[in-house]
Amino acid sequence: MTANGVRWKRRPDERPAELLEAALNVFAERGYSATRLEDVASAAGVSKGAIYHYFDGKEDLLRQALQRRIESIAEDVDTKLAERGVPASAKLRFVLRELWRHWVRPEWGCVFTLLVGEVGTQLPALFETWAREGPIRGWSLIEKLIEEGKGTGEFRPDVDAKVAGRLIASGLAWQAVLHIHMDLQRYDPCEADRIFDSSVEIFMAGLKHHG
Amino acid sequence: MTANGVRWKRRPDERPAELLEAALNVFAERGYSATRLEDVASAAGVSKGAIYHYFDGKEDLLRQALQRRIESIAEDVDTKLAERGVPASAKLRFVLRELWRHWVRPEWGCVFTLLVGEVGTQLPALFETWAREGPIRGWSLIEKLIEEGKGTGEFRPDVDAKVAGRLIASGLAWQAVLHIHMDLQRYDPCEADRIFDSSVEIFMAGLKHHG
Amino acid sequence: MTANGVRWKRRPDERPAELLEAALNVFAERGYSATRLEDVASAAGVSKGAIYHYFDGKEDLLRQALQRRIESIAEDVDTKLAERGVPASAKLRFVLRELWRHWVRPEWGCVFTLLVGEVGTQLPALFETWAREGPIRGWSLIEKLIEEGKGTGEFRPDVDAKVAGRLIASGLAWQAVLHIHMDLQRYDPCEADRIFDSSVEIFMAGLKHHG
Amino acid sequence: MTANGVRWKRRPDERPAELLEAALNVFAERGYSATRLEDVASAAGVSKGAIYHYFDGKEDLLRQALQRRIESIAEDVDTKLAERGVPASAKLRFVLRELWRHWVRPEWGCVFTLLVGEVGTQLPALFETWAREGPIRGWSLIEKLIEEGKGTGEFRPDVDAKVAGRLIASGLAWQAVLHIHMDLQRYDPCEADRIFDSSVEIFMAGLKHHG
DNA sequence: TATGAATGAGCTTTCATTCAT
DNA sequence: CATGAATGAAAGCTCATTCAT
Repeated sequence: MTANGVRWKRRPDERPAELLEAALNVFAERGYSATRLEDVASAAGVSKGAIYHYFDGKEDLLRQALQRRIESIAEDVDTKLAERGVPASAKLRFVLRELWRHWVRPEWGCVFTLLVGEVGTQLPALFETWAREGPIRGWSLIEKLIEEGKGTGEFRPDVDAKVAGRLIASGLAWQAVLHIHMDLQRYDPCEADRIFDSSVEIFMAGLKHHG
Repeated sequence: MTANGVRWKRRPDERPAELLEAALNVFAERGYSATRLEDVASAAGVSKGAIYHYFDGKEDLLRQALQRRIESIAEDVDTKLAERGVPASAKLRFVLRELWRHWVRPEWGCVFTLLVGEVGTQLPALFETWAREGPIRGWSLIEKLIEEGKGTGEFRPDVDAKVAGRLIASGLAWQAVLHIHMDLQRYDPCEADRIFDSSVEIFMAGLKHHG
Repeated sequence: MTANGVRWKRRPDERPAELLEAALNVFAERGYSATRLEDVASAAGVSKGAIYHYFDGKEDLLRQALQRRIESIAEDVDTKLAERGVPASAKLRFVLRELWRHWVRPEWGCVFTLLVGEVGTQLPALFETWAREGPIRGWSLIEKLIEEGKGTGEFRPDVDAKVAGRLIASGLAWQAVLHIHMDLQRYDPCEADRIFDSSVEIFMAGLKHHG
Repeated sequence: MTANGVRWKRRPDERPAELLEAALNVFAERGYSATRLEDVASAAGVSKGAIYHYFDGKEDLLRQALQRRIESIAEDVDTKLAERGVPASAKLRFVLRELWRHWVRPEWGCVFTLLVGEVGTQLPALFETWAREGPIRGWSLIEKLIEEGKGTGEFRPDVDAKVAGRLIASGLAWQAVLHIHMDLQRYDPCEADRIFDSSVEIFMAGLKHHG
């Protein structure tokens, strides 16, 4: 509100991103079906009708909101793995830490429940996109690092790299969802760092040669 | 309209269970909000109104349907653990196998997505019940077995039993959900048995002494 | 419940009257539309379906229940007016007292609200029956007594007998409804007898010659 | 569909009052329960959903509609009684005429039947509001005027002012309801003015000294 | 007869979407 | 562009009525 009474208005080109942001928050908090578009609108500080200037409707809003979030994590991880001369186990720890960092963040955790819940049953195409970009890709990445470690002798040769990747990724992700985002820590407290460290410790021990 | 011209039958004893069964199937398939009571009714072979003879409404239907499923697994597991003279590691394997057997069954898998999805955001009380009876209880059970194994020298003494329990339970459960129920095996096939066996193998190796 | 375990059952020919009684009570208490037939049934100690053995449906139940009540008051009053040699004013007092006695009884008061409320708008034929048997007839009766009193010189000749009859009947009836049945005495207490006595006193004074 | 092809207009300021008006008419004509919101909507020239922009639901619609009507009469009457030097009997006649004028108007008569009918049994809080603002207040006003008249010697000192107020108010109101609004004049015609004039004449005579 | 399970039309209410302003 | 009034399809729920038992 400036002196001459003209309200400051956001640039129209910032609106879509703001709406997407607001939408994801509200969808995650209340669930997709249970969310009214009006809630999204007021969370974004615009009116209901404005949503229709930028998106085709509720479903499109969800689709784009999720898409945006899905992309952000993928690119973040694999740019950092080109380096040579680093032991596979170190790279593995690094990747797992990177994923964990994402998973414990509020704005990501909430996406899980949407995807596994309503998106899975109601927007299968979107779910598939996520599945390919997310879990499948992540599992495969970890699998390769373990294979690399088997090649260098860091890990025992008989370990099932494919399943191993899934085990640790699933184990960490699911703990992040339940313990942190769905707040099971209320009933059985445990430090987030301890969860990560101990999980990785046990996992790495399981990959190694034992006497 | 049956052959003898009778349009419907009175089956007051079977109806509730049939409705609960049908409800869970439809809820799981379509999601809670997206399911119309009429769909549940016709899946159970009755009319919409009949639901209201037995249940207070849509929410009550979901509540009872889930409750029924939640109870079934808990009792199944812990009755079988009283035996003495069995190594902790054997008991642990047994428990994990038992849980896995439940988790891969279609009628159980679907419950996960409902609970983590819409129940978590819209029926917090029901979610809490499940959380206590399910994950919290299961984690604690596994934790105790690992502690037992630490006592007998089967597992190394420095292992974090609490997190270990969560890791393997979460790792298996989440794989069951994604790989089997949400059908990620389409994109990256893998035998269910292999998932279980390799996961447990790596996990158990991680608990043991290594040279 | 007799010694041999056989429950005592009411005679089937008593059922209709019991149902009618129960129906009127529940209708009066809750209103016609707001009453479920099941409430009537359980108030009468029978099942919902039994109503349909004796009546054609909800409307028929109301119709018959009201009809029965309407008849009872009419016959009660005019049998007592054949007597000769009694002053018109005495007869008038007697009639008013008789009407008042009916109007303050709970089982009659409730009928007013039904008739003026839902019956008036939804069952016009029934309303008309009541109007003819009740108010119109009562007004006319009082009018005649006043005319009789004018003839004998008890009342002044210029009094409008027709309106006078309506005034006192309406005044008493409406007070019975509001003050007693709709319980306005909560907010402004006043003895029922005082209402009747003072009302009639003022009214009779208004009929008489004044200096 | 207007001539210029516009299907509807935005009239946020007029709508609420129009809806309230329409609602009261339809409610009065058909009864509260028997009225479908769709009827109200179409009577007001809008669609069903529009009602929910302005009101919380059916009950709220009734509540506000009645409230509005209740308020209008109260303020109308007592502003006109401040004048000095006017005989109490003149003031009394004036008040009664004012009330009568309201009661015979169609838009007021209908309110009676709603209030005494469904509101009384189903919305007790609203009924209480009306009872206090309407009858209780009106009775008390008349009572005071009669007491004033007793003080000035216009009325006899032994008259029961409290009951007198109720008698004339009830007598007139009930006649308005039955004779005019519920159309008993069909069966027994009588001019509305004659009802008022004669009623008041008899009543006033009853208040006065008689020789 | 009597019961109450089962039906289904009908109502209130919600809300994504449209569109006058 | 932006607003929010208005729409109307769709869903949950009620309950008079029917009818298998």
